[in-house]
Amino acid sequence: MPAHPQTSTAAVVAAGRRLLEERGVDALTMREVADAVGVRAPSLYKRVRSRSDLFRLVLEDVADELTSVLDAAAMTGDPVADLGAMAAAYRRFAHANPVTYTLMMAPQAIPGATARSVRSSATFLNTVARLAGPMHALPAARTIVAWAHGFITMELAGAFRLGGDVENAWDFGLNRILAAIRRPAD
Amino acid sequence: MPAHPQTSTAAVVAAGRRLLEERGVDALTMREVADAVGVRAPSLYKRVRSRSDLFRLVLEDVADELTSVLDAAAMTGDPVADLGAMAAAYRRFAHANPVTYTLMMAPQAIPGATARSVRSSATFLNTVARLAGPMHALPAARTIVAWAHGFITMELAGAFRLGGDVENAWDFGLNRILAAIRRPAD
DNA sequence: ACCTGAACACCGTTCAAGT
DNA sequence: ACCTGAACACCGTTCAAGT
Repeated sequence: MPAHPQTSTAAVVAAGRRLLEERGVDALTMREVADAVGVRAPSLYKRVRSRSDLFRLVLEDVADELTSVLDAAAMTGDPVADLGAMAAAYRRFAHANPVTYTLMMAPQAIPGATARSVRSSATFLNTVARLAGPMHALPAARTIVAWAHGFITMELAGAFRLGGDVENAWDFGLNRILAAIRRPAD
Repeated sequence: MPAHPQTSTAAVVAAGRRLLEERGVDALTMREVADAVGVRAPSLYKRVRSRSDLFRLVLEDVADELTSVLDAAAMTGDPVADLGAMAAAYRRFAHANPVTYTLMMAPQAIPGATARSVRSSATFLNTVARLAGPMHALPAARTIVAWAHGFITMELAGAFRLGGDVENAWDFGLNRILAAIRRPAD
């Protein structure tokens, strides 16, 4: 007489993600997640291999959503405008998901959950190629992503302690970097 | 009849830092640290308030060392050369301390241990001011640090998966950003 | 097939008792 | 003053037993 499933992997991952974002890493316990989806902790092992595996699934979910947010942000066809829009969308996403965004990008934060990938948006790479030329597309893309990720991480960490206008620093950095990356003779 | 101290806060912090860097976050348990300094776990609470407090002390220690590494790297007096040397020293330090560097910069990684500060090197700010002019010194410094930190984090996370030459991407980013930040009329 | 309570080996932390 | 063993409330995970 088979017992019917009371939950699903998707529900477990969603509950884990919400718990993580709203109450922090320590609140993501197997017993709390089980509570949220209406089963007992041991039943979760029918859906995920371990707590680390659950972390990995949650962060993969976040990475997938970020990728589609980026792809949807490029609309005008002008590389500078599109890269600005993608950077803004990237930052908005991180601000809306500060805990999971940070964990997604910090490799050693959760041991065993390191296999997640920050998917490169093909749209992003193509847009950079149009600005920087195909020869420099890869290092140029890495420069933009490194800057945006670094800026956002430090912002979320409260590392900008010397006052000044953080919005202004974002615009300054974005404009200077896009200008610096542009192919010399166009 | 007072019992003599068997250890010190400095020894506890040093043991914690080594454990963290060599065996990861999960290995930093109170019992392991106690073992390393030759006492029992409850005695550690004479030196640190809690495990979170120990994390905070370890990461402050890392931040202090990073600051002095940066200060020591500027030698020539030429702003471009000095900023290049500081960036290289920053990256070397992160490569030598990958786990603790990442944790130091990732706010939510260890709940309760967020009070640590990434000290700004005064030397660094002054050098940037000489390159970018005093008006843009702060946003320019934030641009450089954001890029360097972002680049290194992604590198340590193994996020550069599309092949290509990572050293070349570092040089490309550094040169372009320093050029972009330079005061227009000099 | 999935769910469950009981159990195990851990963990951070507290505290009374020792010197 | 500091150190210790014992204890407490947790945790992830396993597993035999239930349906």
